[in-house]
Amino acid sequence: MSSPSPKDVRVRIAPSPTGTIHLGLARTTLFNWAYARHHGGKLILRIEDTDTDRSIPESEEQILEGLTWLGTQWDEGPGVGGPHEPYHQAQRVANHTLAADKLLEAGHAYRCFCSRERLNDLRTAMEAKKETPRYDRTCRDLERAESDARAAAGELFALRFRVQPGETVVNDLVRGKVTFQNADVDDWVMVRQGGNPTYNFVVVCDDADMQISHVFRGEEHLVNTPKQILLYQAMGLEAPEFGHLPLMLGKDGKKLSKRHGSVSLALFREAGYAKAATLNFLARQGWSLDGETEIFSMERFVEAFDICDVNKAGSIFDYEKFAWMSGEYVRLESLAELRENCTPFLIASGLLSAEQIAADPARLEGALALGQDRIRIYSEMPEQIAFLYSADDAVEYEEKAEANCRKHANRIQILKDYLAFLRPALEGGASAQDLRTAAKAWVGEQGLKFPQLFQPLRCALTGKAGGPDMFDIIAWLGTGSTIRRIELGIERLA
RNA sequence: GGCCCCGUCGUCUAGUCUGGCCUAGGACACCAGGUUUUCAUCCUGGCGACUGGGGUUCAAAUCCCCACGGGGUCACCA
Repeated sequence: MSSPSPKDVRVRIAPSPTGTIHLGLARTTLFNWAYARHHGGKLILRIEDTDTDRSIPESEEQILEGLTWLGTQWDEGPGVGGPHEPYHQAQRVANHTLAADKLLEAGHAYRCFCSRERLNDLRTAMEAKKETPRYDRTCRDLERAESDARAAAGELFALRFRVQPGETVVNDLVRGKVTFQNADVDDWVMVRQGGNPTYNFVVVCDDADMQISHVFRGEEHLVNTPKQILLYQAMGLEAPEFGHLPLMLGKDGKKLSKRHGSVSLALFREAGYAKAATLNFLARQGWSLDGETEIFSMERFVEAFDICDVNKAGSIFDYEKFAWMSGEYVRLESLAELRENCTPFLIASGLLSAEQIAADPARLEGALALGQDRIRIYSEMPEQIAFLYSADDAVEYEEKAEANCRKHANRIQILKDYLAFLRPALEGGASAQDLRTAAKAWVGEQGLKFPQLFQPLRCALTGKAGGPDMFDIIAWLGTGSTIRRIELGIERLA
């Protein structure tokens, strides 16, 4: 179990509104959320919109909607408010400016009058010499009076952090002690020319203001951490605890990104992965319950989750296993749940209209029951049950199904004979089980093998080579459709 | 290239902190059987890993060192 923190647990997620929810953000959110819930703490959502050029207006809306769908409800942030408003970074610039002034005053920051052009040249030159590009600290030792005068004269400047010699240790809850030499830390820009603060600066200001106790984020941020710790120290504040989550990787072992295909949470929703499976699978990225149990609820996850148990190594995202897990959850659903989850896909596919579904939900559930074991994601349901809803005279015969029938020379006679045998039973209201038993007995009496009857029968009724139990299908289709389809089969398979 | 992180089956992982119970367990995928009228589900079995090398120790996947491999990051992006 985690050592209980002396202060209240307050974790946060800080997405920038530059797109939709990436799988990485979803996992980071889930872990933060679980940690907060486990410790009775709070999850704060803060929108990192300092880069006005890259921010996309609809993006925030999509992020909020996506997180709401996931069910990782935040306790403070956009939509719910909280004691540390505003929760948009861009609206907190007054605080940032104040903090920047203090840092400048105290000598922890200095004005840099270097032009973008000079900086670019510098970087190119250093790269050419195969050195790590970094600021050469030209303005670091400018006299304060000169600096003030040039600023007063209207000269443009950025504000840089003055990194002092020494070393900085990150006590990472996932990775243990990580030590950085301050000599390797650049005098990074805190405030851009023009007054816009940068990420590394505002993230510290805001985390401090919002009394964030633990920062759990992707490993790509590990190298930023010394900068941030140094800043906390300069501001005379205690830094939060850090925990850097292992990266989620693509097939090639590199950080999951757009070029790997589906990395947007929305895409998986649209494809119809079960939500509970999505949560469950995300929880298994870099964490496991006990090494045995794959399927577990969020309640169990929250109960068992501890940041110390998170893996250090990155994990390749296994789409195949994700689909398997979705199937596991699909099979666990009640028919009412399945109907609700499949409805959008049935409508989108054009198989059924909302009106048709509303008119007879029980009938639909009967159809869904036939498909439940055969799909992994909801979007597969329409094609799975389409044959049930097709017009009797428009059942599409798959090539393989028809070929199976044509192997049996006497298929037509068998179908005719069986129809004659079936008709009275059907009209007498026999159950699926009765029909099944009777059919098997009939096949024996006729001296036939099962495929001789069942392959032509399946083709006539469904047009497919495989599928649900024949007699469940007959029961669902009803007497009229069943007879009609067999009659048509007798013609079409001749 | 500098700095930092990581390294158990093809993949996700248990085991590593607290060395022995590990001839390394589970899951996905794959293969083979079983069940079924068929497909799927389900059940059984199989395949399959401690990156390498040195130490320390009675004993190392577990501790130490080195090598190798992979990744992250080096912006007035976040």
